Amino acid sequence: MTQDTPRPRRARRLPTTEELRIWRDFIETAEVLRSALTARLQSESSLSSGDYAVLLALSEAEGHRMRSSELAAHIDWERSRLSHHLGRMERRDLIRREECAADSRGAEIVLTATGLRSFRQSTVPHLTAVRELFVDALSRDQIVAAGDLAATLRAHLEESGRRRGTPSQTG
Amino acid sequence: MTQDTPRPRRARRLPTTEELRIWRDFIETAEVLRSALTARLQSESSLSSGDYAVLLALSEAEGHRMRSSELAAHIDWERSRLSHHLGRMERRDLIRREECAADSRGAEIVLTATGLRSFRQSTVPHLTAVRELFVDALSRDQIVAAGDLAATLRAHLEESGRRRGTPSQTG
DNA sequence: CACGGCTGATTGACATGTCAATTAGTAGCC
DNA sequence: GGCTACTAATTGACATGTCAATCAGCCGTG
Repeated sequence: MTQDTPRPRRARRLPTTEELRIWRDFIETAEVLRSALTARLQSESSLSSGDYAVLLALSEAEGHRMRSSELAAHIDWERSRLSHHLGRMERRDLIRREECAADSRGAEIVLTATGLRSFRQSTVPHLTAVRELFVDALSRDQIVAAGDLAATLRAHLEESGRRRGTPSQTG
Repeated sequence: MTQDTPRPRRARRLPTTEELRIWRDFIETAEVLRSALTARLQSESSLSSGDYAVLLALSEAEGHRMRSSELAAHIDWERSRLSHHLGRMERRDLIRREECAADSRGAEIVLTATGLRSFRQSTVPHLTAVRELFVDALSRDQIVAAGDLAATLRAHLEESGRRRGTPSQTG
């Protein structure tokens, strides 16, 4: 480990053909998975995966309500994305916005009865879809490997993110 | 390897908490990766990954041109998606549409000089980003595991897609 | 208390995706 | 030729995302 091979001057290597193929397979497969899941959620409950994430968070929150910014942090969305999405969900009566007593700039997002019902109805189909599309496809070892990959990639991203541009943002 | 235990007849189990966590990590990590790559492509070359996929296919095609439907099949996009995207790319002078001699319903998509130049300029940054975000993060074994996962998931998806989506025989 | 800066949330403009409907041309068949 | 069915591609309506700008209310400081 101590033999310090001089790092190739500058120009570090580009991915090999195989690495590139694996990258593409990997990223495209994830997208196909996501869209398959989305399609099933949609057809079985008229909820998108965005809706699902929001409803899940709210259903677990105290009083089925949450400050908008907390919610954004919890599900790791940009605030404007959340704001747009909440607008659409409010139109469908899945959530409601209320003024926040503590800070009148703020908004509290409240799960409606309709929203709760939709969420409950979608839970089992959603989990079933995850099992069928992901869990059932893989061996135990592969599932562990998937978790390992995700963690490694995430750690690397955060690491290099810190080195490159955005030192603060972690959420 | 696969000892086939008889599968429990009905009500198959839902994912465990851990499986669910891994699923979320996996799918979210893929999304974060994709958006990080997109951001880098964008800032370094003003191309989106969609643009890149289209330009790559065209740059490898005979005469830098391709029938629209061939292109869609090649990069595995829905045709309407491609059509919309080509519209945006045409406005930016990256590609051009020409009438097709053989079949006048058809369109031939032609890479413009601007498009080729943009593509060439983005290649190295793009590959570098793939290396930095993906290849550098992982060990050799992990890369192999990623390829394996992708292939397994894809195969499973196609398999179950055949069972669900495509009515083979007995609708 | 007034001011300037920060924070919470929304908005507008636009890119990207999906689905269903439409337009236009090809081809088989009588 | 004329009818019908099929195919190529585009279009429109809308959902979803990002970025930058904006609006409004909080708060520390003089």
